[in-house]
Amino acid sequence: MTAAEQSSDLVSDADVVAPSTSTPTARAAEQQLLRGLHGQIVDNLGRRIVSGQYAPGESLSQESLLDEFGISRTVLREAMRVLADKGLVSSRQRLGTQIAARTSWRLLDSDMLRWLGSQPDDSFLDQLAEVRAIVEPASARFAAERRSDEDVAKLRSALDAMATAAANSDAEAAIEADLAFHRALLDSMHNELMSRMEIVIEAGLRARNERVHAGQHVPEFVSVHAAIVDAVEAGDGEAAAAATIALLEQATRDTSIAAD
Amino acid sequence: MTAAEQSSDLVSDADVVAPSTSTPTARAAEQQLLRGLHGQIVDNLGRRIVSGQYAPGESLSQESLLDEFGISRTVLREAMRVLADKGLVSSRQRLGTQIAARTSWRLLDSDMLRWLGSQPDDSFLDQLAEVRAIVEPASARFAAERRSDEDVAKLRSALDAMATAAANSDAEAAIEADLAFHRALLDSMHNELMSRMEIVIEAGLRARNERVHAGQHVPEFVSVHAAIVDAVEAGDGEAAAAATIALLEQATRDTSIAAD
DNA sequence: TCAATAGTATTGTCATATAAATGACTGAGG
DNA sequence: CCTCAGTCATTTATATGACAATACTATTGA
Repeated sequence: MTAAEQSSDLVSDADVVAPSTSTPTARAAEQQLLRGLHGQIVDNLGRRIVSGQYAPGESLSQESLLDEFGISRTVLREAMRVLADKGLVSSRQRLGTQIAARTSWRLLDSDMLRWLGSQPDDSFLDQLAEVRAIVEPASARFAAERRSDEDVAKLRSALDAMATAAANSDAEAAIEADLAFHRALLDSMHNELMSRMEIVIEAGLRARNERVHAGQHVPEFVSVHAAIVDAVEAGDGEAAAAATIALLEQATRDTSIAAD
Repeated sequence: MTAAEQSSDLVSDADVVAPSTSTPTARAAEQQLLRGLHGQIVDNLGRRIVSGQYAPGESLSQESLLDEFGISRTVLREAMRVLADKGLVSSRQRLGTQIAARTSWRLLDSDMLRWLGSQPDDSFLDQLAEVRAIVEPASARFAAERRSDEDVAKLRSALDAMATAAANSDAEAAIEADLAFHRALLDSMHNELMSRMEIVIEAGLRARNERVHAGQHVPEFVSVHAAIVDAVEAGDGEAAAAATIALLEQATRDTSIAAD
């Protein structure tokens, strides 16, 4: 079998390399992972494992995966290494490649969060919201004490984009602006680790967006965000935290209403 | 060159596969990563990049790395895939493999945190402490509302181990018990994502331990932890959060005293 | 029954060959 | 001298087959 035939095998089997079932908004996040053949395999197997299609402890013979995907050993091994790094599988000689127990999955990984977020189970969404409720108000409080003028400018810029998107009813742009806002808020704390918590926020926003496809354009949407910026700019940590809590509570309320 | 000669190349070059410079306590964390030849390469290159030995944007020819390590393409490629997944490098044809900008590093990864924590720079330690100060009190508050009897049992068990370690002046056991305690506390919140925040706590504990090799056995050490368990068991979220804040503040105080 | 051992299946590693991508160069044409 | 299309060279991407290492399984011998 030639290389050309193999890759056509892969492409022809829609279930194997389908770019994923997520919305177009998530494409950017996937681009990094999907770079290259191995990335497609990682994405595909990652989704399968996370969705419970394989049971923990189950053995995944590499040989059969080679047959199924029609790829070379090299590519499969690269994919397995990445999956092992995420704690999803564990390969040992003679024993085969086994699905790891869920407790060893490294959930604080943007790919893992994306895969889990697109699961039909809503309980993960609640967990994401809880983490946001812990992280974001605290972040806003620190941000109020540390924000630079540039930080404030970024927040206002995101706010403008949000207003524009709302005016145009552009759901796509609204999500991007929302994300940019929360990223800017985290960044204003000037703590690298907290900035990386964006992966949780992004997963939460996108997962919610996949579920409630409308109705989140309530009138107060922009003004509630604006209240956070005002408090941060004024250096009022208490008010910033309170405004962030109010925002998250409103978002939760909107989501549960939409779910009815 | 035969396989045997190659692996001896690797072993003979002490700088290349030295199991790392961290304390024996960190060995467990490394075991997963160091499984296999590729894992050693990942660890080695990861440390180099994180330590700033390579500048962002700098090109890392795979060919020269093959020469340096004396390994096969397969192994190097697997290592590169894992590093790329962690956001440390980005490989493109013709351009070579380039060191990625720090902003794209995925810091919420146990390996990254371990590498960064063993850097001489103390500012990262401060950031770890800030995250703990945000995450742990909130986690304790939720834990008080949700803890099962089993959760309390685990907390008390860790507490006992802590007391025993203190009595025996066993620093190694003390750290493990401390870690077990904080893991149990996070688990008591019954939120998978929060449980995974253990990687931040572990990195913080181990990094601090590498710096202050003594003196943290202050008498109140166990009792301050016990106060958290009591509050959690009693279902008093407010007290649990307060006790956790007190614990973290004391730890920070001890560390800064030791640093003088 | 048990212990040592040979067999066997599976991943781990290596070496080499070919494909693909892309920046750099070159030369013709204006 | 400048522009641009085409070609080239370099580097990673992928494929493939061979052999090594490992650990479970079954068998053999006492």
